[in-house]
Amino acid sequence: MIRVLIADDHNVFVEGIESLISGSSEIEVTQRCYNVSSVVESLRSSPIDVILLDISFPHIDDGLGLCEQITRIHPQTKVIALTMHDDASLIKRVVKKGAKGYLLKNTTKTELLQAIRTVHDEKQYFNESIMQILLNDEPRSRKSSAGAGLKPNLTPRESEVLALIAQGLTTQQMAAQLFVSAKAVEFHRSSLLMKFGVPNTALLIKTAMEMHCID
Amino acid sequence: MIRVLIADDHNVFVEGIESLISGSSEIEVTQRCYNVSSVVESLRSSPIDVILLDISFPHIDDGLGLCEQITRIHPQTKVIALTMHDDASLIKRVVKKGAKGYLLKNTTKTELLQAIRTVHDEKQYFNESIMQILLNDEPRSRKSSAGAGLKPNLTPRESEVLALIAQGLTTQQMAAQLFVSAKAVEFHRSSLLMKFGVPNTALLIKTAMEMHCID
DNA sequence: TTAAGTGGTAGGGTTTTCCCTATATTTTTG
DNA sequence: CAAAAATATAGGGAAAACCCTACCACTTAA
Repeated sequence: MIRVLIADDHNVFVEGIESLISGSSEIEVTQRCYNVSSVVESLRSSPIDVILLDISFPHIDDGLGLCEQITRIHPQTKVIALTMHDDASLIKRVVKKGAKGYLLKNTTKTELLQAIRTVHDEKQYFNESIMQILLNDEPRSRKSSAGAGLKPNLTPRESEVLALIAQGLTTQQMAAQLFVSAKAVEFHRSSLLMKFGVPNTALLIKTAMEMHCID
Repeated sequence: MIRVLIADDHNVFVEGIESLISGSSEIEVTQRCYNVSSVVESLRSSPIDVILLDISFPHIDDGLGLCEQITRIHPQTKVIALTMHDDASLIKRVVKKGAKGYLLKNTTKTELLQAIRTVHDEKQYFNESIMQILLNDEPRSRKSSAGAGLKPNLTPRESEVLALIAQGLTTQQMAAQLFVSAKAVEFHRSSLLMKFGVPNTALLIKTAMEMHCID
């Protein structure tokens, strides 16, 4: 029997996971923790094979710290990160802290059980969507924001101007570099702001970076 | 029966792979190619399910180009990259070109057969060592030349202003939100520009994102 | 206790961004 | 061919960003 601890401050989520697991004959939930300190206590009192750890518990850094602590003090206890964050850098950070698996909260029952079995078998578990995130190294879905997150089609000129803005150049400098007038550059910047749907250059840069149009 | 094509300019390696596969009852090597052009011809003449493609064939770019060509013209044919290069960026590039799997040349027979079955089943195949390479791949390599640095120490106010700038707020809006004057906000922005060593807000956002001070 | 250091708040003034409107050439598309 | 889009230019004006300087509150140290 694989003994599982669920650590999440969202009560309803803990219950949901537990009911999913309850159907399994080889896995049982023996502990539930709703705050960081109780996890440490639980591990002292009774042995646990696998921990399903909400990485934002309640904040990212708490979850990471807890993960590191667990894997250092109880190396035989395997940690699976369970979170809604689909960010490649976070996955890497979590694994560096000792997690053996990483699941998104929209995972399936099958995957969840498979992940528990896999890490209990001393192996790492990452499903295909996590794989994709690592390969693309960019955030995937912006939580069902309909259409509003797609990178706009940029003209060649707009792409050039965007790249130059990202290098910190002023309008004058860009104009000199592209051999066009400053007003032309301003027009292209305006087009970029409109296409990206942002009010100023600062957000333009941030949005473009998130969409990997620059960098 | 899964029909496999082996593309590699190292003769002895092709033979070795073929003899490994020959023991399988469900996989057979139907084609062998020792140069790029013969791969394209072979695909035209007879259908192939899986290609084991040496990515340095004979050079990296040839392999990548061929991979892209194959997956575009013959989307039903799955490409597994087979190489000795254990570089994360190469793995990502190969996958972007359409490869469904990536194997190092020191892989085992079991893994090789498993990989062929997996990609033939419309899934991607990456073993644990490839996984490790991707996970250890450091986020965002900075190519910044001079003393680019570590994230500066920010005062609480500066951190607040930085976060608000990253949200696209104007000076007025930030002032209202922080209950201070616009001039105060402007000063903090100036401090941020100085501490990050950048000339304007656009580069401030870019730099801060790269240093993970925001986002 | 005076002096130096740090963080927060501003004023004045210059440059840049941003928006609106217009015009014209070239390329793309229907 | 005609319509649409991309590119380039431009004036005027409001807003924002940016730079330099100065003052105040608080802490630390000579």
